[in-house]
Amino acid sequence: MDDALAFSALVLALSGQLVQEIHAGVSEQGFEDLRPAHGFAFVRISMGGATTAALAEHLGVTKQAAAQLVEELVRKGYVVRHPHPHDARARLLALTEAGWAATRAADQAAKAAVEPWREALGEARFSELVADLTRLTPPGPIRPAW
Amino acid sequence: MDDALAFSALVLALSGQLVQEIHAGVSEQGFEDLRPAHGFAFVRISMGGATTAALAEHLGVTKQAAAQLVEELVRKGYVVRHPHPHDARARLLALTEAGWAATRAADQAAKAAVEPWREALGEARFSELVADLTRLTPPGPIRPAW
DNA sequence: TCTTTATGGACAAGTTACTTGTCTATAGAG
DNA sequence: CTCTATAGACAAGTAACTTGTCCATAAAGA
Repeated sequence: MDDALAFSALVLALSGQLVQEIHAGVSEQGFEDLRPAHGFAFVRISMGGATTAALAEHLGVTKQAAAQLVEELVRKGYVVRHPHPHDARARLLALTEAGWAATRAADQAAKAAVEPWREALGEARFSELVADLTRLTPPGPIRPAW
Repeated sequence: MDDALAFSALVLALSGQLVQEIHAGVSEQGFEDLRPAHGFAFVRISMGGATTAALAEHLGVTKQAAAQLVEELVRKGYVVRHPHPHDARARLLALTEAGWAATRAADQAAKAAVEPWREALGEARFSELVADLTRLTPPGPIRPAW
């Protein structure tokens, strides 16, 4: 195996294509003020119990960067900040209805982007692929940039 | 299939991890002044016949961005610009010995990053995975950022 | 040939998504 | 009831891009 780099390039090209397709799908559904990185934030916020600091850790960026991102999402109406019930310093983040709508749009776009893969591979092979990737992927922050 | 987004997240997390591991491996071998994006440039330049404009198309960025990247790589001693034999406007890009050494380091790091996957999946499943990814990945620019 | 349009690349300035650094208020540990 | 850690705000700096403009050369059409 002396084409590890080629294999890596395959994975990276695939993920790049995936990001672009999802982003394009979300934009087409009217969410033109969202960038791919926002989607990763939505994932964490929709899980519940997210503070800005927790979001920063999930995204693998500094607190300040996460705070700027949250400020932008609040300004655009996708996120609201609630007071934290047990910590007067912290603010709990939550999605607005617009935020949930954008999340649904992203899921739909992801489905559309992945569908050709399912058809190309067949149901069985695709399931194996998903299982393999699940085994391979370690827990950790999802870094939206490199 | 209502977890297309989760599947997408898997692929993205995997590729992010891959990029970080390769970058870390390359840094440890002494190439601390290279970023992941440079690797994608090396891939195109090592293919031969690359001009700055061709590199820009390969990376999916503007000519100016590619020119800045090339300027940086030349300054750091990884790339040289030769006059183009048939076009007085263009300059042919080529890797220096340092450039080739960095490419070999990246390949070695990629091998190390991928090895655990081979072990976890077994040779047969891994080969299937590579074959599947090859079928799924369309030709196109490798975009180092989103 | 001679004009017209397209392309490779340089130069300059602007934008954006981050970073580091510093500060206040509150929380939790001893 | 101090002492240290953490959530977040505020400010400034930075790096990797972008848009805009220009020149020299190439390629295409009259």
